[in-house]
Amino acid sequence: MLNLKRDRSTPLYTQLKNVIEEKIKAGEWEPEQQIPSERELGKEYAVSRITVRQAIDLAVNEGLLYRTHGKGTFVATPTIKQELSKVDSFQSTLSQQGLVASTDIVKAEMAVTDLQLSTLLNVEMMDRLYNLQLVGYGDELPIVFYDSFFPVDVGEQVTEAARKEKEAGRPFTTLDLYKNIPDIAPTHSKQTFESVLADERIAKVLKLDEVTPIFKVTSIIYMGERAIEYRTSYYKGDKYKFFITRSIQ
Amino acid sequence: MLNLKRDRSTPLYTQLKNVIEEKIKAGEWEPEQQIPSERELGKEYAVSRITVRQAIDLAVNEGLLYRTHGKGTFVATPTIKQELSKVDSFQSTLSQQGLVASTDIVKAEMAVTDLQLSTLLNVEMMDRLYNLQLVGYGDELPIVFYDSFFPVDVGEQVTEAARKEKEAGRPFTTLDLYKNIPDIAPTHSKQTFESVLADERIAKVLKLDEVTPIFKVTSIIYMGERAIEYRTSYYKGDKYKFFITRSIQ
DNA sequence: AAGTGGTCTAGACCACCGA
DNA sequence: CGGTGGTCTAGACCACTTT
Repeated sequence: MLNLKRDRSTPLYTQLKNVIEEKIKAGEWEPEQQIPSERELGKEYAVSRITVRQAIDLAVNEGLLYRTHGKGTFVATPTIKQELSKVDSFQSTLSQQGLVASTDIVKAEMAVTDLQLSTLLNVEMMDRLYNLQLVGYGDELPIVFYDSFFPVDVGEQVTEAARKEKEAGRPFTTLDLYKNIPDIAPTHSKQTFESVLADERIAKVLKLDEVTPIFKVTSIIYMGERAIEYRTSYYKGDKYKFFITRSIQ
Repeated sequence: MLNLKRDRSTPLYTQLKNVIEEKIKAGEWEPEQQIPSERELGKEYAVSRITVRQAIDLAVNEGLLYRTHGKGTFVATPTIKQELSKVDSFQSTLSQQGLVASTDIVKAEMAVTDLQLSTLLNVEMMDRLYNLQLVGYGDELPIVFYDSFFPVDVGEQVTEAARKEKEAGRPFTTLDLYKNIPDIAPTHSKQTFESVLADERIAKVLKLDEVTPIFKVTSIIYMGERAIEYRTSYYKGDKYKFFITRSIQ
């Protein structure tokens, strides 16, 4: 009964968690039903009890199961917790490649500097800026539009990296691109979040027919004291959630 | 250097997590600073590496630390919490914009427990929940609607505190109220942010005539391991922005 | 090469639950 | 009492990062 393979790319406990998830989704294990004990599962799938516990930890964290000391582990009735854990993680949006299945380059060109931007990015008005526009797709549907401005030296490198990633068929955001540019290492960002309605331009890019709420995120990305990117991102509100954990003082 | 006691009531890893938390709060370990490796901590506190990992798992889950494979474990930047907690302090946000803030209690009553909520807040289905609904105003105009659910013991104390604040004419959110309840000290929260359109209920509460984008924030507020509040907040999108600073790894 | 976190094992004792 | 999850140990090897 050992369906699990020792494969370095996906850990055993993740594989086991997926098995558990499948059983629940297939209805083989029904809500409130007790599942086999940790020791039994370990024997069945030929893994140690600690590995089973890690798998169950994951499933509990996702709201699929719950444990009761001395009684056993049970299938949870679908909960809010589950809903929350499926939400895109803030981190993954910013740094991992996450759920965006593909990325398109809409525009990559020099742009005229306006006063606000030139002040912000600390370039001369005579200098030009680089404008990079990307669209992120999930399941073939556009879900996010990025509109970024850079100082020219940064913009050219980022665009070159973008073309390479695009050619390789990998999805990316500008943050991912920075990883491929040795000289440029963003340190922090400042962001504002707003809820707005799509205007005509955004509706066109994101292929929206009707009135749709949009998540507008304005980011300034810094390398130390220097602002290296000004970005406005528009996320389809019904497709995207942000998730954070924070401590309270 | 072994401050930890083998005490059956509080596990070693919880004790160690508390030690870590203290060091961070005392400033002994500063933001972005690397903390000792798992093996070092194990040696220092005379516990196994797995126990250290469990402690760090807890701290990571609460947003105190983050790990990077091959590099180490680091103290998370508290800027996220600071900027965002300003957001939650209703009065300061509004007064910065020159608006006069006030809060109204819409509803404060026992509610029937639904399965999702009871699982989340870890109460029995037979128990009841407490539902508190608040509206925040800026210059007499409603800008935000809070819909919170608590276990009864928490809910009653929060509601009492709310009535006192209301009587004193001070604006408040539930986070402000916790400060006035000695027994209840939230440690962290998990939140999702989405952009939605106002439904009929929200439109009525926030007095909206037309299609309006709404900022919907879902929060679960924890005291340690225990969830003490489930809150959905609806902010008028054209009146509210959220701001954060975050570091990039 | 050395150090880090990530995964995994085999075994142990405990506290809680139900028969 | 036996079975369950909860905690804990002392190792081991891996993948990743930095020196």
